Amino acid sequence: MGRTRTLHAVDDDADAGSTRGRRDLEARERIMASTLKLLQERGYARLTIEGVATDAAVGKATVYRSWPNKAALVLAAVQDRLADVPTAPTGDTRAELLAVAEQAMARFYGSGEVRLVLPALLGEAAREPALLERLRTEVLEPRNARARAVVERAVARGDLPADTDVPMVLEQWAGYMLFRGLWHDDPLPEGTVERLVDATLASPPRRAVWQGK
Amino acid sequence: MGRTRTLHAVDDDADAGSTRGRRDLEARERIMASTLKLLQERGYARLTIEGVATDAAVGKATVYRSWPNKAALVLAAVQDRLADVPTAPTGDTRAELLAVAEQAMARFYGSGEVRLVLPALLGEAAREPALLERLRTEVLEPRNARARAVVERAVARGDLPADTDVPMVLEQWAGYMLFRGLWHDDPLPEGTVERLVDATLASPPRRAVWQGK
DNA sequence: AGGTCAAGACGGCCCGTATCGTATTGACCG
DNA sequence: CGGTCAATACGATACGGGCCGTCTTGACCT
Repeated sequence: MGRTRTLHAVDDDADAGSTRGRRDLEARERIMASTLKLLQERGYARLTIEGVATDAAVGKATVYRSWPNKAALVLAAVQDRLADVPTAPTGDTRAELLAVAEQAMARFYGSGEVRLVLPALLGEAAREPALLERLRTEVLEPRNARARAVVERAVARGDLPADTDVPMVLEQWAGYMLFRGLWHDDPLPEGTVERLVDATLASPPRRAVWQGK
Repeated sequence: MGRTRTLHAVDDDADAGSTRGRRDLEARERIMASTLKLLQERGYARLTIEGVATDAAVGKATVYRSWPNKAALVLAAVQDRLADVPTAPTGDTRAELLAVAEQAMARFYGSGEVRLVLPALLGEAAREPALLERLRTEVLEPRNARARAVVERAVARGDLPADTDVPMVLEQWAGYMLFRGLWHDDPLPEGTVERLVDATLASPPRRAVWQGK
């Protein structure tokens, strides 16, 4: 608040002369930051585009120019914060699986409280095919593909049965973390990741035999 | 639409004389029905109390008299539809576990599309302690307790290890079903319940040894 | 008469669009 | 090279409309 930036009053611009042609990028940064900030303060339901615009010292039209609605805006803001580091093949299957699961947990429970935002987005997406498609192809699927590669490596090594249902393994892990995060408000108990991975290693869900789908 | 019920215009009331003094009960029924109907048509985000009142041919004040906000209204409506049949002890552990998981799946994927509403409610509840409390104590916990009893029976019989983490088993099942239902829009593949149960029977998650919490 | 209800008026917040004046920019021109 | 100019993106703000949650009204019921 109090961000009384009269017009473009270039008061704090030590870099005004250096970074040229950037106007829109600066605005984008401020919008993303305000979105994440208000998302944390008020949650998805109470987040308002008008509020974001005001907080970012930006006209509403500037927000609507880049994102058609709240869901798209939040999607973009969240995506910026979801690091995804590929897991290198070290030869140690359990360590690799732990790294994958650990990273997923960090995404859900790390800064930004993604665990609270993602369900809201997914729920809304159920009635908005375009949003669902973007969520899948831009956010979930790339990360899922990298995780899948790790599990498939474990299968290839023989550390998991050949008929392991790889997508189901990941959906079980993610589903547990996400649901647990909604159901209880405390963080996951220590050792959770290990127990998920070890249970999978001991007996992963198998593909149904009579149906490849 | 077209529900032009002018005032109390008791036009189609063959039973007008019989059901007297039951005005409020009738209204409650109509409100619940309209809520579920509009929930299915428009989804949680686009559901409107004003819309429910109109559809139920009821004044807005009548809705607000019983439920303080949209979340509470939807909670009540959904709760009405979540049957919960206790699973009788038959001695056949696998059959009992299948029954529990099957019932959970029916709740999420059966009529009413609870799988799309529940995440929205849980997400909203994260910022509204009172709602979260009601959700837990009135909706989730009773059903969870009955399911827990079945799994604990299996442990007592020795069909599952003594250090089985019973709550985690159920959260894994529920988490998978719920998350899977958001992520994909097709129904769960056939045999899913069997695979979940069998994976658990083969190697359930164990309690952490160094921490009872 | 007193109580209950549907209808709907009310001020307020937010939506998504449109308009306005300004500042920056890159192309064109003298 | 330096100056001009049409485009463009911006912040601000007005606008009609929808829904919120509260409050008033008047018909109906007992």
